[in-house]
Amino acid sequence: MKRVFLKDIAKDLNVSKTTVSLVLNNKGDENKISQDTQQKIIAYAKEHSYVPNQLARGLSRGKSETIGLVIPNISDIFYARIAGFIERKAKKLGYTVIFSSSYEDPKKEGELIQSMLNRQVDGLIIASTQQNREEIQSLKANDFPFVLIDRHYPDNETDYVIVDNFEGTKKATAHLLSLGRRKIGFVTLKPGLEVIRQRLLGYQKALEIFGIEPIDELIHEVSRENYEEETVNGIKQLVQFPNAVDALVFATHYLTAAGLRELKRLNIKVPQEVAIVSFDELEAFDLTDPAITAVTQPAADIGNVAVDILMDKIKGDAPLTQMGRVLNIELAIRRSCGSV
Amino acid sequence: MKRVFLKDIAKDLNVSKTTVSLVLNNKGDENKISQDTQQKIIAYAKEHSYVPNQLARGLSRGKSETIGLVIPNISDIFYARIAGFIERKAKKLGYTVIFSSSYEDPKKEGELIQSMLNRQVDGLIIASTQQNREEIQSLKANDFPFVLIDRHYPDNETDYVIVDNFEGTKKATAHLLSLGRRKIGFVTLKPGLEVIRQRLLGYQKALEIFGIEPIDELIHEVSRENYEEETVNGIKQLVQFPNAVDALVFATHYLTAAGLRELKRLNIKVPQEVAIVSFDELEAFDLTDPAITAVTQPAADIGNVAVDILMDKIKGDAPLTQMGRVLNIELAIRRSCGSV
DNA sequence: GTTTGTAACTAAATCGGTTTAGTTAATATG
DNA sequence: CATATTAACTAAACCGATTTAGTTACAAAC
Repeated sequence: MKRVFLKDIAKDLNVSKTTVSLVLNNKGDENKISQDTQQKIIAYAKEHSYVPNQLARGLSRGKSETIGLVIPNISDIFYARIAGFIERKAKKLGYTVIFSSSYEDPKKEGELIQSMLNRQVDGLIIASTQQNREEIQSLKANDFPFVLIDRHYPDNETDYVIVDNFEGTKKATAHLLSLGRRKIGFVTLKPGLEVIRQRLLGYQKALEIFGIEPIDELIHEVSRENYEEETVNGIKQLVQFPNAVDALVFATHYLTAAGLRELKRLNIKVPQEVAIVSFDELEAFDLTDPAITAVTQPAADIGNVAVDILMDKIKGDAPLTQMGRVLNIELAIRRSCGSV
Repeated sequence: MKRVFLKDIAKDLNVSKTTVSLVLNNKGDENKISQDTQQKIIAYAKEHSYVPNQLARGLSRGKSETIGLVIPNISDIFYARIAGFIERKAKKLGYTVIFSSSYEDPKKEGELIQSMLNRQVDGLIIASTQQNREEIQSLKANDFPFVLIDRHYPDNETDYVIVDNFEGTKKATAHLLSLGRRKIGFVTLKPGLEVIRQRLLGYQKALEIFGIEPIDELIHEVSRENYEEETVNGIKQLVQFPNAVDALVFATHYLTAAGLRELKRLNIKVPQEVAIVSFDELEAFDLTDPAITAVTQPAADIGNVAVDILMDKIKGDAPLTQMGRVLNIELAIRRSCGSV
């Protein structure tokens, strides 16, 4: 079962490599290769199950039919789900996906992007650390096809597909407020990501709408590296504070899990004593005790729309304007907010 | 910021492409390139941030510094976690990972493997549908480096890294039995995967050890495509059966989630009326009501060991014998089995 | 009977590297 | 002084495709 190459086919059939290449790329007709010859070549190729070497093809065509996916962490179920949708759609269009996780390290992200460019990816989908403005800017300056997902650079004009983070926490917080909660804490990540800022702003906006005076101490920020311990400490403080919270909004799923874990350990009744709401969710959040009310993100849409836009860019028939898509989020209301 | 190529460096420094290539590949000394020249080249390369085109390099070297990962589904948290570890380790060793999900379709899996070979991956890590014996056999016959993970072909001699599925359910079931449960149901997938068969055997073995007569009706098999509905129906039957179950073992995490959902809907008390144990878990299984006792899989080890073995194979210094690694699983005991 | 047109091909350059097999000039050896 | 050795490089082939710019042979047009 020896592998056959273009050369072999050409030699065996007494035609040139050019002819074989043209025929196998469906350019036989437009190049007036006789039906006879075409049949011969196609039959031979099928019989010997010829498949072109993608590296050679990529090198000579200057493209690779590959798209690069740069995300913070493939093991995060949120990105894993998006990756799944991206992969499926890309595959359908004949593209392979190579992926890399940046683990929120801007330097690493930059290297990953470079490394993907060296591999001649035809386009990139990036959930950026939001600290690589220059890298992104340079992609844009070079007219390289890319789409940002989940996180974008608000003041850079690029294509992006994000969700409405502001609305998400605003809606979640407002829901708690409308149920009568008044001391609402916010457990979030240390600033740095625009998405996180938006979630904070949404939380604050809801308070404002309800005429609640914001209290700085009710906002607890943890570092990503040590979030479990810091969330535990945060919860301990928030429930003890002179005016202890009667509700908590968590800025992302793993903070929610860590927070709920601690609330249980402290024997604090959720939602009776403290109601909670999560931005984004884990797969079993409908099974937890209590089931957790969560802002749900449309992973399928994020992935599919991103690929759509990217393909437009790659094919070159994208509109000249940059496209920003802000997808709606929804609030899945469950028991943890105390309304059901 | 124009990209520079070997050619450019050579021209600008008045040396040959060969010299540049040798120096930048750290073969300057062994090829007696003068320190002077080496410095010049390295400096120039750094200044113009030269990076080799990986396609060209791959084409000419016959390898691509890429490994292919074929898994059932990247959106499944179990595989997503493994993928994360594989990626991290591979990256550390200078390899990029391309991945594809087979969605348990053997034909698709075959195509994915072929497509990866065309992309000249240096090696493959495959969590197979276990219905591609020939494909795998042919990889082996061609001495192509690959490692099977999670699922292997028991009677093919290949390298693999799996967990002890049999022990997993045996241990889980035995735990329920030791707590006095006697009517233990098993909710699993329709046969096809060896791992699933092993889990069934483990369940049956535990019954046998405890001298319990197995009852066929207590084993409920669902199809992957329609597992939610079929699990719901299964649960309904199992709790009604002339001798209703007092415990359930679930063969995989999503069946557990679906099952627990239905048990709650039916207002069946877990673990009082029905205790449950899960093979594999979701991230919030310690937060569910009740927290779910689960057989936990060592995703990190699976990923790391697989990459280790694969690298040995790729580098060619692997032992001639095939290496099978069966990793231990552990039982995380939580409230759903009624022991705590 | 020369020119034009066209059908059916092909030689050779190219993509950007790696690598083999030398070459050249200077130095060491007998 | 002829020969061998070595340091320091390089020309050119090669990897396996794609693609540009032809070529050849024959028929049609003027």
